[in-house]
Amino acid sequence: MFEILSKDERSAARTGRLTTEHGIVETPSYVVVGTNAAVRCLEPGDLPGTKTQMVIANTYHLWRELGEEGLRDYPGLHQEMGWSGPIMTDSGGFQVFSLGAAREHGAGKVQGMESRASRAEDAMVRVTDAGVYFVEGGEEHYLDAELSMKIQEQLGADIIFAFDEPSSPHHDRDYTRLAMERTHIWAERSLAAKASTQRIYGITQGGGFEDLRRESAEAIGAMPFDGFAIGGSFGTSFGSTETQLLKELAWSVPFLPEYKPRHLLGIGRVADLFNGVLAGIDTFDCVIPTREARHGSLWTRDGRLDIGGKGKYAEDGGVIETDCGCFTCAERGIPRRELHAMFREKNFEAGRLATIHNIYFFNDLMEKIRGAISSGTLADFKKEYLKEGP
RNA sequence: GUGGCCAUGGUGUAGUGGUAACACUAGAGUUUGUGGAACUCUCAUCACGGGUUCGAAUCCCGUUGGCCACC
Repeated sequence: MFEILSKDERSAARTGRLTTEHGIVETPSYVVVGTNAAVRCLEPGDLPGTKTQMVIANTYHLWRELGEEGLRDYPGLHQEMGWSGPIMTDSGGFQVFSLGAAREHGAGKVQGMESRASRAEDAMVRVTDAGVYFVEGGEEHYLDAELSMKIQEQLGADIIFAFDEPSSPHHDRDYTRLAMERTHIWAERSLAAKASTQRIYGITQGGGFEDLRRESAEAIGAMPFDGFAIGGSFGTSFGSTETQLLKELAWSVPFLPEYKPRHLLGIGRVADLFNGVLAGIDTFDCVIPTREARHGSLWTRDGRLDIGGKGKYAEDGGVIETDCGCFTCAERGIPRRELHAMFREKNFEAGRLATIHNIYFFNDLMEKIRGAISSGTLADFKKEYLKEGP
């Protein structure tokens, strides 16, 4: 299923080939997020041409949206999305955090979470050793490892994830251990419950604690998963730090089997991708390219441009990025001023054109990183790209 | 010419004695296993000159500019 093609001599970086029933993924690779079985803003047929290799959808959100009946008759993600390439589904574990601890800590502990907390005050999460109760609008919905497996089979992705409990950066050591141990048990239950031939990744936890990270990587790494994912890392979000992410990778990845694929859940900004690859990560998924695109932020070689928001772009006749090969830049040649005006008019086409560009940008960056690893120039490429000093 | 009304940030407005508020605009930020969003910060010697008062965008006088009515 996974073959390592080349290794960087000076780091844990490697290029590889991940083979799925719906095609091959050259790694390291970015996985585009399509939570509700669609990449937001895109139309069917937009994805090919963005250098996208794999898409990830979400078990929790689709479960809530489709219901039991909708899932029973579900034709499968590939058909629903109009995407014939590889697909992953997240297990719903992250929603234990995003609808639970993230909001509770948002009451005052986690910086920048106020708006999130106030947005969904009616949602609550109660975690037990058996599973998780999600309360929404007065109704209670129970999800556990066995049900997550069943739903993920009905959704039909090529790669599925074990059900886990991510801990918050603000959980103390005792709770982080508790969540980690629960995650390990749920991992075994996920493996036991899976009845399909889908590939399944286990998820490691351990929060910000070195010994727990290692313990989790060793425990999950010893289980017969097809691949592994690092969970519960947050970059600079949720009150965490980039340094923390680097540490957590260093405390986890070396203790996973070398010959199996490794996924970093929920991360990637540009610097994170370089750091993750150097630490031995093969695939990443993140909402940044798509979310920021529909909010008017466009990624280029020179960083993020707020084309939808800043008035100076009203007069800018250039394309988003001069030598970009994406549909928006190369084929349509949309000037920045036109895209700016479309965002101002709240024209949804702006979100589509921006999303296409951003996805292409991140996929193209990963392609360049693969090339740098193969040619043994990753460190130099990173230095040059991030404009780091010697 | 006479009388009345008005003058507050880039724009439009609020504020009728206690050291300026709101919206848009502009600038700077926030976004990491989705939120087609939401926020944060910055930008005004209150037309000008006097006066009253402990204290004036606010009250009084004058100047300038604008609007309306009348001759």
